[in-house]
Amino acid sequence: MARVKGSIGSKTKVAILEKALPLIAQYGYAAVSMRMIADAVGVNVGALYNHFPSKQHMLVVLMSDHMDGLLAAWSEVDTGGMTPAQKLESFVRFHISYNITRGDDVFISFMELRSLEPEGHKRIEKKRKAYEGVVRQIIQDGQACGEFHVEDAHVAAMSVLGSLIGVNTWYRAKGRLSKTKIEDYYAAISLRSVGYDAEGKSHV
Amino acid sequence: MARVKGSIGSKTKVAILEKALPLIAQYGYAAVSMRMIADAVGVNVGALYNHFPSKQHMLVVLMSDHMDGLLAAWSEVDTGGMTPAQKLESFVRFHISYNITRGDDVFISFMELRSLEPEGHKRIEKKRKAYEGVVRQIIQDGQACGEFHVEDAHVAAMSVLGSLIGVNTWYRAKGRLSKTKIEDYYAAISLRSVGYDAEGKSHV
DNA sequence: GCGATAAAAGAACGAACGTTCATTTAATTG
DNA sequence: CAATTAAATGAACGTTCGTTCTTTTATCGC
Repeated sequence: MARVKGSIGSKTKVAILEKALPLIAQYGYAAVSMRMIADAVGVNVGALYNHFPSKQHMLVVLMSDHMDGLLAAWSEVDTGGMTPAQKLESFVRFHISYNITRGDDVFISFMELRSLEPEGHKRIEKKRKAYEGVVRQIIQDGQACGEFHVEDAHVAAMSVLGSLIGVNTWYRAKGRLSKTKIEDYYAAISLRSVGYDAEGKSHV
Repeated sequence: MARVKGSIGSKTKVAILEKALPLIAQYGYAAVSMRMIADAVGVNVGALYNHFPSKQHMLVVLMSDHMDGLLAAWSEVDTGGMTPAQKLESFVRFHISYNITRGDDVFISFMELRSLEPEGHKRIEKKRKAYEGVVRQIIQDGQACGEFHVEDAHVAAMSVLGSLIGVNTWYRAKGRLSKTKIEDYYAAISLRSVGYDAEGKSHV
């Protein structure tokens, strides 16, 4: 056989990325072979190279697309006129929500940094720093206006992000807790962790 | 050549584990070949199999040893007579300290769970759950005696652990912050996150 | 509808993989 | 000191790896 009926390059490219994502999330980049990806797509190995020059390039596209999507999605959240506390809550809910619906992407972007060769690494790392910067900025703003009380904004930001990223190591869709409950809990935890004392709102 | 002068099996076995650890932490289990490990030890590939039946078994030993050491080290921390808040602070300081001095171990035990085959996975997962249980128990105790105020002890425990594990993704020995400072900051952050309101102690 | 092009198949490449094994030599034991 | 055992070497095994290339066929532009 050769070119198959109904095959369109752009569709296949999307399909490759879609199939590669969960495979890499589950087994890790190095442990997933091009043949495994090709099999998942239902295509021959060689066909992958019509769309990506190399396996490494595929990883870069996966991670880059994800980070772009993540940053773009956050930029569409309207935080105009919000206090830092409200912004942080929005961010936490946004991240959890995104984390849960696109868990594989988030996982890969966190885990596979080390699988990137220098040039790709630099590209992705820059985007990751931008995302970290979002949290740090919110915390710094809260610190400046006296709403938050933290020892170090950078450490506080990394702590919040670390706790959030951990979610999809244990979150299961059919688990005890709903997505909304988890958002609620983490929003409360994160606000407390930055020393936000909600006057009026009592504990729990 | 054959057996080399001064070679002792037990020493070599330790050397193999010591060299394999940072390699796997850096590149990932799947991306590290037995030849890479052998080269790092200064030994032929075949020699590895005098000490470990397989690459997979080596990973299990690495992770298992680490978790045992971690749990044993924690059990030697004397928390007798402490309040839950003091216990949580002790735990955070303990974990950060351990995390920083044995970062590679912690990293591997967190990242390479997916590289374990079923039997090994079950063994390690059990130890990991035990460690998670330590934090959860402290938080539950604090909840019971009214010292902590959290929505859900399990979520709070995972949040604390997640934030702690994140530390060695950004910690650098030569960085801006000393080990002690980081311990201080995370202790404060963690206590706040579980709703511990230190009466008398004011914020920051 | 016919030529150009896009998209796939499938075979093949050398290299690297985990693992095994016969062999050699150092250390240990009686 | 001789026999045994421990601990390496180095070659080789069959697989699988990422990648390339030729060939075949469907789709698209004129």
